[in-house]
Amino acid sequence: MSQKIRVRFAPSPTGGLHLGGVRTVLYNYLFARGLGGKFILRIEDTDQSRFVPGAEDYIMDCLRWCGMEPDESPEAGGPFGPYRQSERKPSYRAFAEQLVQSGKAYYAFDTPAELEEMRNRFKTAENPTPQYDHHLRSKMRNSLSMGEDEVRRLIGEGVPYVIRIKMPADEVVSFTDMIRGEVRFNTGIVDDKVLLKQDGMPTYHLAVVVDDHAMEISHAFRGEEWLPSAPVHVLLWEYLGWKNSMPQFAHLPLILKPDGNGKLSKRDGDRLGFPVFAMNWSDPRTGDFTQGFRERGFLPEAFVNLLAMLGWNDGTGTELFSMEELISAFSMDRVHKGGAKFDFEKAKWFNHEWIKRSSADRLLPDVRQHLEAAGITANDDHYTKTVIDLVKERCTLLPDFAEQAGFFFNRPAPPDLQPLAAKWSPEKTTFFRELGPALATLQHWTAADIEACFKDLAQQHSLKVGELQLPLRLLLVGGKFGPAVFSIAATIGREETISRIGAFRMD
RNA sequence: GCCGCGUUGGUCAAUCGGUUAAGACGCAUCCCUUUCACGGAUGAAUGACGGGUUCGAUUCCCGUACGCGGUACCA
Repeated sequence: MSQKIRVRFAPSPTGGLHLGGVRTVLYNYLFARGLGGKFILRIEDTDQSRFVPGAEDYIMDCLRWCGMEPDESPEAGGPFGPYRQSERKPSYRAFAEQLVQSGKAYYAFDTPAELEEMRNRFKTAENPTPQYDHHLRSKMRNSLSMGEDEVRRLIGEGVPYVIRIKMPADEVVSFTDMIRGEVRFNTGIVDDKVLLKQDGMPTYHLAVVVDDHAMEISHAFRGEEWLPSAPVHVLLWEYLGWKNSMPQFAHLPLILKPDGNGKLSKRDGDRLGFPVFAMNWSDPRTGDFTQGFRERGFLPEAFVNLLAMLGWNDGTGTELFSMEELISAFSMDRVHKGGAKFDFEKAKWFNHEWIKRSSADRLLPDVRQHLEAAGITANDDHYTKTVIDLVKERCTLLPDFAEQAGFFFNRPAPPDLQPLAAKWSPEKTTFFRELGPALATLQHWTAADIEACFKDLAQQHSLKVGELQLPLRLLLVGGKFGPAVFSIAATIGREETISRIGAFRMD
């Protein structure tokens, strides 16, 4: 057995990377990093009809954003290339032929139309979807049911064919899943999967095995939807003579939609108003646009954190983990068996926590970008960082900064003080007329001094400080929100403060 | 239909046979704060069902129900 830990994430470049995919990457990454292994990105582009331009770059960008750079990939290269299956095409055919020679696979000439005809012909109430299996293969056109000469003739004539695995009629295949323990299947109920397609490309089943072997993958993690075809893969490892280097498998639980049942899809996100992709994605063929967590205002730290907790925990109750902490705490045996419903409220909580615990330095570039997107210019980094520290605890998503901090950069529209009119008095009007001049004489422009000055003046007019704070806030902020008023005044500066107070008007 | 996997509050979940069945999100009430938050406190809310095994089952076994996944020349 190989001592080296080598894991891989093997997406097909057919579109955006969704939550489940990123979580699969993450578990691969954490496992590899925790054990000093290698994390490999391999592109499974064997279905030419589903190829989407840009998808591969998009996947790389997502990994980069999340902080999970592969050690080997199409982009970075590595000693086990190529890392795109389409570039390994010739070798698949050789292995498929080898299987035919050893009697573990066979040629099948059935056309798609014939397959459909077969499914219709054998369909019954008890068997609604007949499989191309040991029961039916003798009734089909393949090298098992036809004479050797005829097979040779058809191939000679260039009649298209596929190569199918010959599943044993009645054997038990079992393996130990790292999450589920021993899993067993009877080979008689699984169909003769196509290994090599008519176009010479392998199907996933052949390709994973050949590639995992070629790349010396030690552990294969993938979604639970692959479990039913695992016996085919196990058999392939055996038939190809590689049984003792077969990776350990772990089939990850699915991420389910928040309401109802079923796998989470991007449709659910659209329907319920939350992203399911890591980053924005627009399909170049259909023009379909899907929002990403990044653009919605999530920090990658939070995104990674929340994904990690969807199906795994360290057993202590801790929920906030940095990537480094995850790497040392993660273990495959604490991954859940059951699927988890995605909860966007909890996802937002993670982001809120990460915003609160991140420094203004860390937040600055992201915040500035979101401020600019809202038309707010923030040139002064020092000033912006002060503002960030003042408002970050009330921001759940990055765009909230625009709402929470806008008044630090742009003077708010003159506030409507009418709601205060009922409890107003001429003394209060006088107070606000005198406040500006009083502040102008302050020696030090600090929150504490501003507050002291404010209170002195209030006392001189025998007014309650509390009743004056809200109007001041309205003047400075333009609304009933934001950090402590005197801190705001201290931050926006003397001139600006006095100027905003000058807008006071109570008719 | 068949095969596989799963099932602890609304959601994420701890428990490796013995607990008043943790904790978190969300929700409700209260405190703090004459803003909004943060923070603190309290509360409501959970082992699908039926059989076993055991002195004792949420935990182990079997069955049922339910859910999901698969059943493609897609991954």
